[in-house]
Amino acid sequence: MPSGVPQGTPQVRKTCRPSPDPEHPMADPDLTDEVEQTEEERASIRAQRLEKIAGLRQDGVDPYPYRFDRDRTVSAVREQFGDLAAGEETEVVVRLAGRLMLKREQGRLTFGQLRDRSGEVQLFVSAGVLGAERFAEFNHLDRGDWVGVAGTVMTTKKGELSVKVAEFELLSKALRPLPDKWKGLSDVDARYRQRYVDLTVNQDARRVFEVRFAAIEAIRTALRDRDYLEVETPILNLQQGGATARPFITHYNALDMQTYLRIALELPLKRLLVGGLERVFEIGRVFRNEGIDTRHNPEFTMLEAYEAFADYTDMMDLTEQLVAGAALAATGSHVVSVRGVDIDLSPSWRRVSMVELIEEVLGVSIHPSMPVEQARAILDGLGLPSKPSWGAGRCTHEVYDELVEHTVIQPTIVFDHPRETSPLAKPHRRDPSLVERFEVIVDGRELANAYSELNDPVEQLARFQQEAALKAAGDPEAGDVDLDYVRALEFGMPPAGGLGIGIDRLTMLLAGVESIREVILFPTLRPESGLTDADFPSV
RNA sequence: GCCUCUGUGGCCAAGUGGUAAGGCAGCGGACUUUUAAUCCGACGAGCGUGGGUUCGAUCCCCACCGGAGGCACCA
Repeated sequence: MPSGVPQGTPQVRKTCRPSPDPEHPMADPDLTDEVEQTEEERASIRAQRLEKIAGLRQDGVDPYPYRFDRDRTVSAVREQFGDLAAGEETEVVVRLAGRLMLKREQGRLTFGQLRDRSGEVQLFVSAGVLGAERFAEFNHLDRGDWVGVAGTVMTTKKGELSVKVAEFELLSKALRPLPDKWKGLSDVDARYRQRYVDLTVNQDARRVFEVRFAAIEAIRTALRDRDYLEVETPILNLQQGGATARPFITHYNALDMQTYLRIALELPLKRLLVGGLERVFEIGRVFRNEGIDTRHNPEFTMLEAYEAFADYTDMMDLTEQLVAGAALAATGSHVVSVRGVDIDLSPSWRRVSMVELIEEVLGVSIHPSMPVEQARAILDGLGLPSKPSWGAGRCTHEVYDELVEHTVIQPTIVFDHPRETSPLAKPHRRDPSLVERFEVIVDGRELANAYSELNDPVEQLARFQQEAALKAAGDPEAGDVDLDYVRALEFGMPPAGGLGIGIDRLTMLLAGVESIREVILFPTLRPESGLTDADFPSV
């Protein structure tokens, strides 16, 4: 037996099934099922691989060894030898490790594709080089196995850069086969649940996360270059606040207290401004107990940055620089293409006030300072429903949200929001019906949100109390009165600008994908049904 | 939460009210420059789960489970 595969396949499960009904021995459906099940199991790739592993162990080969001395990556080989002419052979020995993605056996010659995180290179495996026995052992490797190789760099007749394998070692045996080598894995459910497979076979999946990590790194570096301090604040909170959203509620046994997962980073970061840290940011996960769709995942990543002595105009400049820098780092360009439209993220972006933009797009004059009846009449005229509780500010925001925002494609800073709909921002220095706030709109969607930060403790307490009243009245999105935060403000918080950017949505924009799940490695899914111990028979 | 669509062997994918194409992978064989290698051969699923209708269902109906898109809500 050349491969040393043990003979005598066990009779799977046969003995542990209930006996057939003695009354109807020939008609027992269970028995039929069982025979077929057994045959399927015996024929399964997984069962064959388990036997292969047993055979390797019998031959003294560890299918899961401990380490391998790689001396370079595939991309390093490509950089060094990329211009080698067709048919060249070098004396340079390289040691590479990666996953065997493809194998083409051809008699006494086998071609493989080895992939590491940097790229793929062909393996040229010759019986003449390895000897018949080692050559046969190479051919017993399976697509999907991790292998280490040593060999010389060469090119084939057709110019394909290859490593002529002189030695190889199995580094980890794959029990399950990779998806179709050409069609890949396209079932979205499987792609998200088994992201490890998705990342293995779908180059585009890997690309999206390279974009994501490059964007985050660029933002982090840019903020540190501006003397920002990166901090970490609690995820587990005893109070709900910092945004209007429904939280996840959990329980902390040691204190026997209800706790919340954070819905924003804002309040602890601004405490740090009180403490004199002056420039702080956090890139962190926040959690909102809301639905899932193409733009929402219950846990997502926010950047929040706060800068003392700055106001929202400074944050406008900062936002432009951060986003443009992230785009350049992640894609090599300031221009991204979204559904065939080029979007230019290079500074400076258009800046327009909310009321001016409404006027421009709809030809309608509405302002938070106008009488409520007048504002409501405008909504009626536009066919928008309104609620009796809304003031003119809420009406203005509604018009903007429903009819204006989605028309803005190129990056635009929309500033001066109604005070009524912005409870956390500082009142506008010239117009009490407004606050100093802006949002960045790109491709019809909000990408960033920023304020001149409210630092008046008396005003802040009043707003908290309003929220708490709403919460008491049953609004699950309303927050608590954070008295410690008010106390902090009473010690004095310097004037400051604050900025929030949704990292997931930024990544979607830069990577050109339409679903937030594409930019989250393990998006929230319902539990997988039907996966049990029985799916992992030991044969 | 609601609406629409969807779920076929490890992966991709046809299909019909009459008892499951094909491809890839895997298995056996041939082949020392292939690139989704090629060629030959043998094998593998009763069609998400549970009911119902029917002489008979993968295909029709109901419920449930998973997924996608849309709506509502929000970043």
